[in-house]
Amino acid sequence: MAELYNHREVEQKWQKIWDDEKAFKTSDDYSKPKYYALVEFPYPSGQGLHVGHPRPYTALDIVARKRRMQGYNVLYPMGWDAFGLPTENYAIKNHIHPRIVTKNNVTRFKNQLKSLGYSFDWDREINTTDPDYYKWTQWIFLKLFKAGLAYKSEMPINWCTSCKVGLANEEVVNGVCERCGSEVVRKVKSQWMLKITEYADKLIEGLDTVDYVEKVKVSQKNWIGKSTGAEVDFSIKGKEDKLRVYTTRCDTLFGVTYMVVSPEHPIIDKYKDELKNWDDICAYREQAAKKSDFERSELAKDKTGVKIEGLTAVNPVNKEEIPIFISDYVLMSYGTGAIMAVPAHDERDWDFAKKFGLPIIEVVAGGKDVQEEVYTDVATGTLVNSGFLNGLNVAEAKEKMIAYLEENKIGSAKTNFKLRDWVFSRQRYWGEPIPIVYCEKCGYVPIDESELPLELPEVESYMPTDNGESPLSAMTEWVNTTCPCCGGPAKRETDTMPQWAGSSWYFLRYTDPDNKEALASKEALDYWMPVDWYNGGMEHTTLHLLYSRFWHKFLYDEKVVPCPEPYLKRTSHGMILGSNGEKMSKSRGNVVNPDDIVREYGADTLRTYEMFIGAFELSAAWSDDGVKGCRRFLERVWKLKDIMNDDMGYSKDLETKMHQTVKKVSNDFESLKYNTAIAAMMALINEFYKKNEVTKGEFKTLITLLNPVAPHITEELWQAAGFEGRVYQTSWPEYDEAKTVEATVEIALQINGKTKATMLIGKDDPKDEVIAKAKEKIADKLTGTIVKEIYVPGRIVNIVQK
RNA sequence: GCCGGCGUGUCGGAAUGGCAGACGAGGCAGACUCAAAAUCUGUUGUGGGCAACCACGUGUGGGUUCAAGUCCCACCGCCGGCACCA
Repeated sequence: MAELYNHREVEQKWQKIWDDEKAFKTSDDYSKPKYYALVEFPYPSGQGLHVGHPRPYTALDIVARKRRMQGYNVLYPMGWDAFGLPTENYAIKNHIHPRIVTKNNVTRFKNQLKSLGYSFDWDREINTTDPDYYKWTQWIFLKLFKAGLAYKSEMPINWCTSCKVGLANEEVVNGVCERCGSEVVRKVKSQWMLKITEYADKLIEGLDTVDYVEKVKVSQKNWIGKSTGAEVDFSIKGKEDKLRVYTTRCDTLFGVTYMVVSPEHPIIDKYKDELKNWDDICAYREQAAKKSDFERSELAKDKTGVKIEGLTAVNPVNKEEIPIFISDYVLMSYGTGAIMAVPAHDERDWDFAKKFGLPIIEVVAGGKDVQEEVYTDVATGTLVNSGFLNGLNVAEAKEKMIAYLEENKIGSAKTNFKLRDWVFSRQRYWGEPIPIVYCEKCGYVPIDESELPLELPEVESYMPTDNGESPLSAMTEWVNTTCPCCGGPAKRETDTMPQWAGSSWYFLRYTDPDNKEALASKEALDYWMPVDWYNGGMEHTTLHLLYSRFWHKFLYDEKVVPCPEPYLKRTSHGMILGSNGEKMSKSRGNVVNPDDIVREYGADTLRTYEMFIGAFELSAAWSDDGVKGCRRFLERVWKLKDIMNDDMGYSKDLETKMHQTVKKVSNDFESLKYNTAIAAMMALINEFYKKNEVTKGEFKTLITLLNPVAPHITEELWQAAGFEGRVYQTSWPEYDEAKTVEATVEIALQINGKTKATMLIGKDDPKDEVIAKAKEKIADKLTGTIVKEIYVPGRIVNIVQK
C-alpha cells in the first residue's frame, strides 16, 4: 500500500477488482431474502453526468451495499432512458443517427458512473431504445389497446411550437413546454390516448398501502383531483335537449340564477340558427379560442362572457326560468362543460353576477349580506329559501337533494377527476413505433404479437414536419403495409410513443433482462417485486411515478405482475445547486463537473461530500470547501494506520462509543440521515486521534461502517491491514444495546428548569441518592422552599423552588 | 387563494419535550517552515466581568409544562406544488 493516499491509484485498482470478481452480480438464488433498491435511470444527455446524479445514486448504493453485508440478495440495477427529444435534436443538427448519438452518450455516462464505484449489477443493464427492450413496451401497448384503454381521439392537445410535438397536460408547466420553455398552443389533432382516468380511483386508493414521503402522496392526490358531487339536468325552454351540469354544491340548487356554458359547448352550434346574437357569440368564441388554457386562467380576476339570446333554461327544482351565458371561465375539459351558477355561494359566480348585474339569492344563511360578500363556508351554514331543504345543514341538504334528483330522474351523484387521459402520441422519430395499422375497412388494427418488435426504420431525415406529421410519415415503404385482419392495403401508425413509455415498466425488466419469451419470467417477478425502495426526483411525481403506477396496476389486473403497487417505499432527494445557491446552468456559470471532482479529490470524496452536504430531501448549495473537508476526513482515516495497535477488540474507554456509533450509523443509513451518520464517524476518529491510539478491532469496525459511503479507500485499508477477504463480503457490524449506555453519565442539575451545574453519576444510581447528591452540590443556590424534585434517569435533575 | 415544507452561530447544518449549536466549513491565535501550501494544537453565539461566573439567545407575539428549537394558538418571511376544476 502506498504511504500516501493516492485516490486515483486506489480507485482504479478496486474498480478493476470488482469488475473481475463480479463483486456485485445479483444472484439468481431465490431462496435468499431479497432486497430491490432502485434509482431512476438517467436520460443519457450529451452534457454527461450532472453533479446532481450521484446524490441519489450514492444514497441507495449505501443501502444496497449495507443490505448485501446483512445477507440479502440485492438487486441494484442501472440502465438508460434513452429515447427523447434532445438526442433527436442533436441528431438533426449534426446529421448523426440518433442511435449513434445515444450509443456515444451511454458510453460516456457508463464510464462516469463506473468511475464513481457504484455497486450496480452491470450484467442487467437495460436500454429503452434496444429493440429487445421496446418489444415489450409495444407488447404492453397492445395489451392496453386490446383492453380498450388505448384509443385514438380527435381532440385539442397542447402543442409545443418549438418541439413541434404534442404534450401531455403533465408536461405543460405554467403554459410553456416543460422541456424547452417555448409557448404551448392548443391544436386539434388525432392522437393516441391512454385511459389513465379509468385507474384514477385505484391510483388514489393505492397510496394508502405504500410508504411514500407525504408530499409525494399529496401531490399525486392533488393532481388526480377527485371531487364528489352530482350531475343535474336543466331543461331548455321549448326544446327536447337538456343542459347537463356538474356541481359539488347541489344543496344550493334553489339559489341558481343563471347558467354558463363553455365557449366550445356543442349546444351553441346545435341552435345557432335560433340565436339572436350569433355574431357576438362567434366573436367571443374566436377570442377565447386564441387563448391557451394558461391564458384563460391567468385572467382570473376579470370575468368575461356573452349572454345567449334565444335560449332559456329551466331550474328543475323550482321551474324558474334563467338565462344562459357563455364564458371562458367554464372549461369544456372538466365536468360537462356547463355549470349552474349560484352567485351567493361561489366566488366565481359572484364576480360574474356582479359584473353582469344578475340576481344573487341567498340559500345558505350564516354569512354576511350576500349582495355585499360571497358566502362559501360549508361547515356552519343553514339552508334557507330552499323549499324542502330549509333548516338543514349543507351536508344533510346535499344528501337529501341527491335522493330527490335520483327519485325524479333529473340528476344523480357523480364523481369527477382533474386527471385527464394521457396523450400518448408524439410526432417524432426517436421513440417506440406504435404497433398499430390503419385499414380503411377494419379501422385501427393491432399488429400480431409475433411481429414484435416493430423496429424503427432507417430514415433520411428526422426533421419534424410543420404540418404536425411524424418524420416516419414520409417513409412510404414502411408506412404501406397489409391489414393483419383482412389482408387488404393498410397504413402503419407513424406517431411514436412518448419518452414516458419506456420508463413506465423498466423496473420489471431488471428482474429478468434477457428474457426472450416474456417481459420477465413469473418466477423473477414473484421473487423480486415489488421494489423495496425507490428514490427519485420530485419532478417525476405527476409524470413518471403516476404513469408507471398506472401501467403496473393495469399489468396487475392482466395478471402479468404479482402485486398491485410497484414500489413499496418512495423517497426524494433534493437538488444540488451552484455555490451561489442558484440552479446550476451554463449561462449562470456555476456548473460543477463531477469528472473534475473525481480526478482531483476522488470518487470516495465526492460520494462522502454529497452525502454530508445536508438533509437528503432538501436542496443544497455546492461548496468547494465542503469537498475539501470530506477529503481531509478520508485522509485522517487513511492515516489511522500510524496509530493502530494489534488489539482485535475494542479498548475499554471507547467501547460504549463504538457501540453507539454502530447503532447510529446503522439507523441513519436507513432513514436518509446520511449526513449525521458521517458526522458520527468523524466524531469517532476524532476520539482515536485524541487518544493517539486505535485498536485493530476499532479500525475494522470503522472501515466497515464507512465502506458503503467510501468503498474504494476502505477496501484498500482493509487489505493493507491484513483482514480476510473483502469488505464487501464481510458482515455488517453488530452492536449491543446494553453497551450503548455509558456506565457513568454527566447529568445537568437544574433549578426551576435552568441549568446551574453538572455532575457525574452511575447510570443505575437510585433516584433518592442522585437527588441528595445534587442538592448537596448546588446547596448554596437552594434558597427557597422546595416544591418538587424531578429526576429523569441519565438526563437531568430539576429542583423546583419558590 | 388552496395544499405541503422550512425559518437555529459567519456559512452548511445537529439536537426520542431534558445541558441548544454535534459534525463540517470559515475566522482568529500558535507550532512546523527561509517562506507559502499542507499538516498539527488551541480558540470561536451575544453582552458584562481580570476571573471563577452572571445575564441573554433557535423568525415575531402569546400559551401548555418542573422543563419548549421541539407541543398548541395567532402572525411574519422564504421555498415548492396546485390553481376560474364548478
